[in-house]
Amino acid sequence: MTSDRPVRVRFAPSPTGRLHIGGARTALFNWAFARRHGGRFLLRVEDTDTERNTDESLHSILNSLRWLGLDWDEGPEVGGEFGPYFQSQRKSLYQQAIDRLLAEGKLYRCFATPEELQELRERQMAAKEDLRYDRRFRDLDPGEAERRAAAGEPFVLRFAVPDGEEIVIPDLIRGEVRFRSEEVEDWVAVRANGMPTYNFVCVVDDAAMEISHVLRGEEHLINTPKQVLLFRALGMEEPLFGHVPLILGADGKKLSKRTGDTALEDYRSKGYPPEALFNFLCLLGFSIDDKTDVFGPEELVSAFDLKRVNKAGAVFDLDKLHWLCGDYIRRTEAAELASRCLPWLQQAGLVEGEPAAELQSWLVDLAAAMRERLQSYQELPEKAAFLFQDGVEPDSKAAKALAGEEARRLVEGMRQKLETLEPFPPENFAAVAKAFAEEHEVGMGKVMKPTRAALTGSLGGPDLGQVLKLLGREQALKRLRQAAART
RNA sequence: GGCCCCAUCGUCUAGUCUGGCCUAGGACACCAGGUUUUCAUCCUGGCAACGGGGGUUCAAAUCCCCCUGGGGUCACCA
Repeated sequence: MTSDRPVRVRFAPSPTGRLHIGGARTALFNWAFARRHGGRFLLRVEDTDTERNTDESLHSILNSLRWLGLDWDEGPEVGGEFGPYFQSQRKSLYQQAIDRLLAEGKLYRCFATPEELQELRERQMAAKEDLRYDRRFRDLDPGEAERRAAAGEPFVLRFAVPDGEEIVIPDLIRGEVRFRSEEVEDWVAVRANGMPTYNFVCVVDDAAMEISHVLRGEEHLINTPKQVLLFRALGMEEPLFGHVPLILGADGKKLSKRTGDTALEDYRSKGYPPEALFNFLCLLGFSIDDKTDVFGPEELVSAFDLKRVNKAGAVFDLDKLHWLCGDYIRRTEAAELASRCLPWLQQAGLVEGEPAAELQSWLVDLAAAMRERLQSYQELPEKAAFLFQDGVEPDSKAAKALAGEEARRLVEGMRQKLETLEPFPPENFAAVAKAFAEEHEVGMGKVMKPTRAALTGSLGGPDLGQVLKLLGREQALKRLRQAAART
């Protein structure tokens, strides 16, 4: 079931919105397949819907793909021998195919108005019949059709689906899928405005671009018989197909805005690491083996196999994504993490402009201290805000820890102790704290809890030695003094 | 509703093609312990699945049939 043609696969987005999670995964699988087999991965822009295309969408989609780490061998911005890669620029190619098929009677004019078709659908619905075009213009005399067209009557071109054929699609993921041609309606191949539709251009281009494998979402399975019939009408070799399962929302239905963020960009702007998204998308419908779930592009490429792509839909599990994000962040070098988090710190107004060297190295320390507590870059400003302020207001738990004579006395004692120490903070704060506790004949908890509350305003956060370092001598002592003075 | 696809822990999955090694493995989440100055991390343990019914076979999660359930699609969108 493998083709002997060179591997050429494509991802064909339509620039009518941002890149959907499902599309991203489809692109990813195509990319992996091409890289695995030493083939070419191309991008083709399906911009036949002139009403809804926007330039902004196109750039958003390309940026999302790049952010994920996918590169393409042919397509927008890189060119290639099979271009142009925008369908809006390939009209003459389509026109040749249209003319030929029309002359051969494989395409015919249909003069039914949208209203008439709507009426047909309603009638079929009422009669509980199948909703399908009734071929009312299929047998119209060609000369008559020609005359009406010449007279300016609007028409679409429909594909004359042959009767009595069984279309067998040897799907690389699902096995053989069969359709009877009677089930396939005479679909619209060319709109009244002359622009051919998706099913038409897709086939003409896949043929012209010598696409060897079409890997796409399962929602396209139903289009496949139409396309196969067109390949045959054109006398072109069909590619092999592989329909990947859908990505589902928490409700078990096709992922939609109802159940969460559907655009890859949403995750980017929320500060999810791209490596984690890449990894997570792979896990939705693909597995390397029975125990590997953290892996990157190289491992994917060397292991990718359509036989290991699942047939059933996969629910997009945010919990697991978050865990993966945290895992990637924990394994990120502090300097790298600091620079990745910078845009979010700037956005939150905690850092103005490009940080100078001193601030930069402070940010690296910050990243190192917070690394184990983050699941996204976006969380840093919120979780580290207490380090950026002058003074700190204790939350309710911290206030409780600071209440009472003893707590205040210990905080003040700690302040005095730290004030005398050089350098600041001490090399080993833990040892200092321990000695302090023994000195005052109390447990570590009695010391650390109020000290932490005073310094951070909460009962959580990084190691106190790190907090001291990040706060600096003056600010740390100030917070201890204020807490001790609080009544 | 017609057509098409699918079916292992709550979720992602391994195992299914090439029946036996499966008293069904891993991961997330969850629960319980441990380490730690707190939180987090980390470590240990636990909970938890072959949708149902028929076959075939010495043997079925694995093969066949039916049922049930879920999903996709029925545009001059892609």
